[in-house]
Amino acid sequence: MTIYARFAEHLDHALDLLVAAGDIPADANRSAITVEPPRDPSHGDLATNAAMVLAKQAKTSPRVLAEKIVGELEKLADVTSADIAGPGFINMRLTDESWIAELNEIARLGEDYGRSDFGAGRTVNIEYVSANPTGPMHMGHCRGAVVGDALATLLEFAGHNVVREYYINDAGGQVDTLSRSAHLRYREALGEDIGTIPEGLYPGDYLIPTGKRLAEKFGDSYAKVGEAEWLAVFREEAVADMMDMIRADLALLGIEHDVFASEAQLHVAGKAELAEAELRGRDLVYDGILEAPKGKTLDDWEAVELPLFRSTKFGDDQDRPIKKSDGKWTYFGADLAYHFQKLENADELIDIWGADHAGTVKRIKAAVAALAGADAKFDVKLVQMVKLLRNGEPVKMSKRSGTFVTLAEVVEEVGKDAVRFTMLTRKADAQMEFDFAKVIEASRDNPVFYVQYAHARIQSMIRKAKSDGVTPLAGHLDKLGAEEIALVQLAAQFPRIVESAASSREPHRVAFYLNDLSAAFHGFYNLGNDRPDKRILMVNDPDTTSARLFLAKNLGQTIRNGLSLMGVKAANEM
RNA sequence: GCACCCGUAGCUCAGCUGGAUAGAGCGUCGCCCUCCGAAGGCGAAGGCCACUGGUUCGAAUCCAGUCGGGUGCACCA
Repeated sequence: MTIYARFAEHLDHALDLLVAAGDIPADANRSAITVEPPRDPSHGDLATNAAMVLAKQAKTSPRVLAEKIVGELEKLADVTSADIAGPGFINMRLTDESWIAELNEIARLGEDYGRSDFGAGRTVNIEYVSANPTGPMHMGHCRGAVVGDALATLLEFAGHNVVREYYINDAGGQVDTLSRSAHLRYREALGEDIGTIPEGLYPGDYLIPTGKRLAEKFGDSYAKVGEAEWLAVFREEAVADMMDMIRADLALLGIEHDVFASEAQLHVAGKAELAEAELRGRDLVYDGILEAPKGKTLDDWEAVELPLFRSTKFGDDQDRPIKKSDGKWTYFGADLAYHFQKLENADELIDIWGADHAGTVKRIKAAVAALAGADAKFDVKLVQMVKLLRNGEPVKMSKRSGTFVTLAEVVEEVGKDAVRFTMLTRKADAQMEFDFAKVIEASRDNPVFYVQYAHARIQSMIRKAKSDGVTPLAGHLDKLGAEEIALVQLAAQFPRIVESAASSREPHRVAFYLNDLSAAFHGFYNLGNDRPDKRILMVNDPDTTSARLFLAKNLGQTIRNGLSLMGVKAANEM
């Protein structure tokens, strides 16, 4: 149990005593009470707002109540002082021994330090990437992929049962286009001169191998026949190839999904019809006429009757069609059924979407609320655009000419770990810049380097000490001074960071924390530049060296645990 | 026109779900390299948290409105 959790219990116990004494009503709501490190360390080691939260319920003033709480807390052996400050905060200072106990706890837990049962085993389905199976992954997909994957790992570490899912959009018009593009490459592979790729088909070279493969598999049996003969066959073959390619791209980032759900399969199983029938029965789907889009002039607009979902009942601006005028399902119609299907096997859903899909969030939330009830746990996390820069200059990209930057190219140039870490150095709902030069720069202002450097430096020192016959041991931890205890206190926050990052679905908090922790370690290390008595490795004092190494080793462990949540490998040397 | 995201130091960004005197890096300025790893270190200056109201013990944080920037707005995916 971490020190914060332990003190939450101590506090709870103290409050129970006050309840028994009649100072606090027994049914007082304690949910807003926190035990956390004060922002300003000079205030103490731990602070609680309990008196302020409970004052009104106890019909007294915060300071009066605080004095009673302090009276109980002061009895604890770990507490050296408890004072009332400001509007009614209670600040506590703890003995060094209690922090040393925390350091030993980190060592004991090792790789599991920070892991919790916060999620209580709830199953969370997290859908991310879900790029259209029409070509390789490009940079536009990258951030969502990393954020989704890191969030999945984070939730797992925080005690959730996580399903990583990819939704394959293999049923819409764009996969017919893919099929036609593949057919053209197939004819090319059979020796035909196809000239330039016509407008409207995918021009990329990545379909050439698919064309060759299909030529080998089918010979010329589909070369001269009508589209109806081959469209479905080629679609399935080409989608399979594209998904292999996408899986390979994702593997470069260390990303692997548990479930690949196919939109086409969803339709085969009749899920969309089921959802429609259910919603029609409750008058949430009706046949109506869509309003013309506002703020835009469309030449070919005409009013058509379509089956519409009453998303306006759930806060959307407009009811949304679930089928097109040709009778096929819209993307939304399928997506609605898909989310309903996902909820069958999960307590909670999270979708990671690009910000360009922000406009469709309301309708899908409406659909989930309609099908699964308003209390269904469903969250859409939007990931904002990434601007690619090279030495401060925007990288020109054009999808049409096929000159977009692929994910594979970026990973090859800067490496998996730098890509992943950098993508997590900004909160997801803020736009970010990705400058090739900066993410590989070896300097203080590049957190990727700075954190790795801290870990490598720790490993290096342990190696050096070992060659001198000194190893990190817990035997002389009483040699640790105030600076070292401050590092323990920072490391002690890791479990809180994990929990808050998980519950707010913000994996970037781990990255910022690691940067802070690394800065604190580097700062401690640098103390030794001017003060030889503060060096970690002190030849004439093996006991102190051993104790400081033990601290350093466990800071390294904490950094490593944090990096592993981000899917980044900790470097042992630079 | 509408919806969503953003607005915090000169620049790039954090800010622990409402707490105490708002933080970091870069840049600027001043010191410091015979020293465990100087691809640096120490310190200083720098703020109307876009603006205006509201909610309460307490607001950068929540609510409403205004202004600025970004994204999206077809039966596409």
